[in-house]
Amino acid sequence: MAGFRRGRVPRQLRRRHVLAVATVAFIEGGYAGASMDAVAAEAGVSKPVVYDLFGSKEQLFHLVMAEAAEDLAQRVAGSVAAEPDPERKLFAGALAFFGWVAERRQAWSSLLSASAGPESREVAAIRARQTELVAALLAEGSTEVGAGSPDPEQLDAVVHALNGAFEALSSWWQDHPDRTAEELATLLTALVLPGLLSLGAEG
Amino acid sequence: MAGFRRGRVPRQLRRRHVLAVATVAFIEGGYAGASMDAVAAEAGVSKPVVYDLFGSKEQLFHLVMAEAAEDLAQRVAGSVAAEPDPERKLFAGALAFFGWVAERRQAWSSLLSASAGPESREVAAIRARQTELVAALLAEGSTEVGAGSPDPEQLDAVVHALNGAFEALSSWWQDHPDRTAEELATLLTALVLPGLLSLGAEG
DNA sequence: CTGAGTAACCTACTGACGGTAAGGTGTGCA
DNA sequence: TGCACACCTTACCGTCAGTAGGTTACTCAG
Repeated sequence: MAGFRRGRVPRQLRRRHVLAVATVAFIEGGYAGASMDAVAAEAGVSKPVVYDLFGSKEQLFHLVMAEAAEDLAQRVAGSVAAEPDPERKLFAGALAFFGWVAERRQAWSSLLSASAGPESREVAAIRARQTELVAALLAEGSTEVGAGSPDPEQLDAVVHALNGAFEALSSWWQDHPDRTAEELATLLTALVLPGLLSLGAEG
Repeated sequence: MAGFRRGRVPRQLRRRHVLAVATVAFIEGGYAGASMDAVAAEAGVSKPVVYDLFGSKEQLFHLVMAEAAEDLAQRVAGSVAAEPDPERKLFAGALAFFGWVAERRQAWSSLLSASAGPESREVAAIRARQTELVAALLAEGSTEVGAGSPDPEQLDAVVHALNGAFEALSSWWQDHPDRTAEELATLLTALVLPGLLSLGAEG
């Protein structure tokens, strides 16, 4: 993997390598716990190289987060699309979400629970990606249930609340690893599905 | 207020003063944004005094968070206790929560959304305080609805999910200040009440 | 082959941070 | 008076994000 850790290397190659190293560092230590010195050293490169490639710690973190967000969003979207009715969509989406988290427990806690300081903007971005997806699904589900398109701002609020519930439950999962993704998905579905249906039925 | 900013002062007085200064600093800049040098300077004291009084930045932050957590918990508990049936309790609790947040918008975003690095333990503590309260209310509500005491671990999970929804909605509120606390409380109640009732009915 | 231009890279620094060592100073009490 | 302790200070350490300025190796025209 690291045959090119020393000496001259094309920019794009170096970039990919450093990004991979940084991803591991952020996963292991979170934003604050990862140091640019350590990333540079681990990548076999001096610090200004990292700054030339990525600009700042924040931007580097943003790239890592964006990759993760895209991965998660695609996975959830795929699972949801495979189901016919809204109820099954919700459960399938929840299951896909918790499945993704299960494969990345450490990554999840280190990355997603990082909301302080300058990196909060980046976490907000991954959240926004997820929000966008859920909003589209909810709007679709709402029209299927029979109501017209709902108040978009209220929809936005509901989506944020849902995201918060998902994230919090994932966080809780860290301390209760005996539970399965199915259990969590079932629980969350039971908690919010009735409310979502009644909200959708009104407007 | 600050007549004793210089010179010899009894320990407890100095402690209260520095704590007040630190609270403002953390509210304005969050955990990472507040520096111990700045707190010491603002309090008219040298840095080792702050460390002698509070031990570390983390512990100082913990004190500030604990005060806020206690305040919030008491406010919510009071509002909930004043209502008779579970449905009204939930709405009253939600309203009290958002009312508290409304009075401290800046504090909320700076303090509660700080979950990265070493201070995450302290945020978890304030969250735990709130969790404990909600769990007690839910358990009580569940027995009132007719079911026996529910699975405690499942209850814990539900409470965490609820807390996450509350926090996320508060965060969303920062960007949509035109909404009222009543609207948010109504929305969140509508979203989770049906699910809570059906979950409680099963056990 | 040679020299210019440039992409890749380094050493060595700055300023700010959390935290600490070691010592000075006012006050109460024998 | 002098001892003891609580209070407070200056001056430092190691680590961090980020940068200034210079050096090396590849490329390509002549």
